[in-house]
Amino acid sequence: MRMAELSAESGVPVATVKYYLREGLLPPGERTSPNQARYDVSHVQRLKLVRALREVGGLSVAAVGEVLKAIDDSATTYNALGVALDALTPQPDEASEEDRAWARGLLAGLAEQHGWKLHDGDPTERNVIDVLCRIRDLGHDELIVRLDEYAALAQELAVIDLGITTGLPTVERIVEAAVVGSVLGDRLFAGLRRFAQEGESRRLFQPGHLPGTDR
Amino acid sequence: MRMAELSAESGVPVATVKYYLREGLLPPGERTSPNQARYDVSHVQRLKLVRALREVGGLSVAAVGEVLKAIDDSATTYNALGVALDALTPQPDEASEEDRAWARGLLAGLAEQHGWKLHDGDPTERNVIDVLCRIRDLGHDELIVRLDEYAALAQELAVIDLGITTGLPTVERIVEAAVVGSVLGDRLFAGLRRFAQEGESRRLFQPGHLPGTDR
DNA sequence: CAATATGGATAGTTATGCTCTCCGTTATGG
DNA sequence: CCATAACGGAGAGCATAACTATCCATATTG
Repeated sequence: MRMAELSAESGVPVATVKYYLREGLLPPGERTSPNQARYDVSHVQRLKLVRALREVGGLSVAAVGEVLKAIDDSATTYNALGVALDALTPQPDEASEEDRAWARGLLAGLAEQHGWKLHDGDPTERNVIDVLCRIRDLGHDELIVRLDEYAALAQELAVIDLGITTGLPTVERIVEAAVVGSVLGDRLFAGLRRFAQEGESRRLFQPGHLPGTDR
Repeated sequence: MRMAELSAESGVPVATVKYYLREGLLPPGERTSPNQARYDVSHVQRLKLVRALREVGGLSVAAVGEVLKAIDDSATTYNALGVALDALTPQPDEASEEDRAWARGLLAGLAEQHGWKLHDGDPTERNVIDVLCRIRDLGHDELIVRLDEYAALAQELAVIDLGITTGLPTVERIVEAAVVGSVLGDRLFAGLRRFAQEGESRRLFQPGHLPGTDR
């Protein structure tokens, strides 16, 4: 398979494929002569993954690069899954130390309850702490009151998530499934949540379904 | 309160506040003379919301504008909640009609099971369909097998979400809570999910907790 | 062997989200 | 009352990200 076919197969413009090659998001094809190369299905697959992470997951090209590196290293370095997940987590700027301490306390309670483990400086932890501070700063404490209910559901979800990965053949495949499950899975779940919210909203506020006024 | 204080209070640079004013993200202050204005706490609040939607929610300035418009209109137009949620949903480009039909079928099944209602062309629906197509195209059908389990949890989450909004005083406040709950709530929940995944992962793969190798 | 495609490098383009500079007006402290 | 600082508003400028387009010296192919 050469450039034109790779492009057609993946739906990515030739110029963009070249750009991704330059950025190291796509491994170079196998050279057949000093300045010609051949690509295969793994390149098509990789391109689709790149586009999915970018367009659905909203990751930057740089972040996609880190995630892919983690996936590729996973063949040798066990549990690159954590590295991959780290690259997914944005790093917003910090709230006041006081607020952060409050949020950290909340989180510690949840962690103990569910058997999670906190690591200081862990991007996931920083991220959750920051979101909690933001919500409080916005004056929407009513969300935080329900935090433990959210945590319980997150725990249930995670059990499903992990159930999915067991049963996959290779470590590489497990890590990729974890990444896809995290990035696209978050989007998917958020979408389902929105549907369910609409349904619940109708159930609560419009028992006599007035046509045309729903949603 | 004048510009400098508004900026200090909200943590947003003066130049940026002016920019948001120009873009209509922030209503103009009350004029005290032809070219002077006064701001109040509602402006501080609004600025914090804008920054939260942008930095945590990852919304573009334009999307934030639409969401805010919907919140403001909610005082008069009932159920602008749907409009607000629509503005949150990105619109990626389409998969093949064939794939979309398959995804739509899946979704219809879930909807019937949970009493959700589908509207053709609804952005939420389009979005979920697109994500399903992407996952399938990536060859990660193992995620889709668990779709109904995800849906069931999404339904439980939505019940909690809606429970939160009932009990709030004004319609405007309900809509804002719904927006914050959706945008920041998605992030929060995704973070909790990640924690839980790490915990489960440790539980499954490292029953004898080898120190230093976790995550 | 002529037309077309390829790989690789470099430069250009577009969109977004600010940030900077002016400038005439307005507050304000001495 | 006046010097000085701050303000509001408009426009230009800037940085980054993610492509996209152009060249051109080889390769491939009908």
